[in-house]
Amino acid sequence: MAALPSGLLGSLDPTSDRAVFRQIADQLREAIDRGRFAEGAKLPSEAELVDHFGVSRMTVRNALSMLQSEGLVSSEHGKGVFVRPRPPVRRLASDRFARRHREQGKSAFTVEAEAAGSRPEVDNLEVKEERPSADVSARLGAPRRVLTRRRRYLLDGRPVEFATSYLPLDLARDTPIAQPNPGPGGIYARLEELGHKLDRFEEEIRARMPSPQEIKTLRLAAGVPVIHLVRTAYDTKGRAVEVCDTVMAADAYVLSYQLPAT
Amino acid sequence: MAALPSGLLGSLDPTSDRAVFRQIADQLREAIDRGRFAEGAKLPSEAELVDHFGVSRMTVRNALSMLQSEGLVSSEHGKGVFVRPRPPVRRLASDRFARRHREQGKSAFTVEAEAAGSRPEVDNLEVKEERPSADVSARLGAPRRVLTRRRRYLLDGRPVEFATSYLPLDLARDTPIAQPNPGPGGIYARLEELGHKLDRFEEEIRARMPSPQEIKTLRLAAGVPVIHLVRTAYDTKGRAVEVCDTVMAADAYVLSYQLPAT
DNA sequence: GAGGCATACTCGTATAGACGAGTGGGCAAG
DNA sequence: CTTGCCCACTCGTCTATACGAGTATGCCTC
Repeated sequence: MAALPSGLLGSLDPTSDRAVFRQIADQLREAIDRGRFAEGAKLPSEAELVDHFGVSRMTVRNALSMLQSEGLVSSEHGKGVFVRPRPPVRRLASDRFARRHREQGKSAFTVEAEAAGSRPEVDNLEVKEERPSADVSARLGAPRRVLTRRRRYLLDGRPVEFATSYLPLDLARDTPIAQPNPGPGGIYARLEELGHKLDRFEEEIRARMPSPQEIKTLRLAAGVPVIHLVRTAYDTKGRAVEVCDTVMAADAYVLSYQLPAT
Repeated sequence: MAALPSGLLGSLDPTSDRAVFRQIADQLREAIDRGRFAEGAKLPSEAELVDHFGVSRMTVRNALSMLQSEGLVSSEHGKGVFVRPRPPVRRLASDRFARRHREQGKSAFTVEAEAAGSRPEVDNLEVKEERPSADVSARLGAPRRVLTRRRRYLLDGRPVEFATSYLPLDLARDTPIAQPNPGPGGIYARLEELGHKLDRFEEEIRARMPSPQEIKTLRLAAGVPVIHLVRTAYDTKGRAVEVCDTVMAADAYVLSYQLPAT
């Protein structure tokens, strides 16, 4: 067991009333913040920290699990504990649904990802007819049944977003919208062709910790929240024609909105 | 030690390869989701769970800490572990800075909170002149110095938001903006009086886990992320006249935006 | 040289025990 | 009746130990 490089970490203050595991977490956090451990770098192993601080392993693990739930580090079984690298972020601009972005054959996600130099993928595509949940039903004006389109988006093999669109069935049945691939410009282009000229979108944004299911689907590390975005699309008659429910890995996104000062 | 009410929780599957503490967490999570433990209700004590499942206390604590970092429960020293109640949410609409909301004497926060039946407070007000951080400097067009206005917002005694405004010093010095209370309509009204007619806002939204400092300032429970919002205000000449950096308790907010379909 | 195995290192899971500290209720003394 | 103390119950912190399971490396065999 190699000793820790001296100077990297200090020692404990036994007179402090701050719990030992908190002191250890503090020191590691500060070392990371100061760049003494770079992004992706491996922290000292649990055994090394046990030796260095002269505490039991559970105390060290307690400190590490604290940093983990802060999203600062992540552990890999058999390898070690690593400073969590900040993944490239995807910037969502508020004009991303503007008609001018809807011309080309590819989906908005694909075009934008390729422009940013990433390899986009869409997966788990699923189109079904269902009874709407209470929330979706209220937003869509209480249709009896809805068409749901689920899909997962990945960048360079990493899942970043999981989305479900809901459309009133009377509007979408037997149209290209009910096809797995709705064609160039996506379902918004198809909606307009069907006479539902889009007028405005409303987006609601929440942030929270992911459910176990979401952790699996988005392969989230500990300490990564999700952004939950619900978008409702209205046509010019004021009818809600689509609700899109999206759960995004929060470490992969920045949302950007332009607001007029009116 | 009273036995657990039977039927509330099941037993473990020793043949499963799912870790025991995960099975315990699963059962508790499901019981909470099904409403067997209501919001604010007390879970069985650690000792009761130890007896019920026949495991050691650390295993039970491991399960509970999992639920805690999911934001499902929170523990109170000396009292027990409780299902975390969902606090009332504050809805931020995208027209909240519209001029028509700027007429009255009170701040937007105060008016809106009272309308929602909450008791608003603003605290830790601090006005200073500083050198801008690299990020703020870039957004404001590299001013040498900035006026910073910090404040914390509370609803019914609970901190929900911590905000810092940055304004170019040449623009704000010796104006009402540099006063603790800038007067009716807030600093946006004052900016317009000074000839900086506001044209548009840009908002950038991220979500992440809070730093230890933010946990203290916002008195956040474990498993509650923060929403980090950075707003830049531009006047009609295209100049950035204010950057407002806001950190919000994610469990207290829903952001809502209206987007034209253009 | 290629493949496979042993081994040492990593973190993951679990046990058993000890003491500290915050909370609340009951009981006893005034 | 009120005050104050004690005690039981709660979670918080920490130690010591054990074994399992994933990973990487180097050596040995073929």
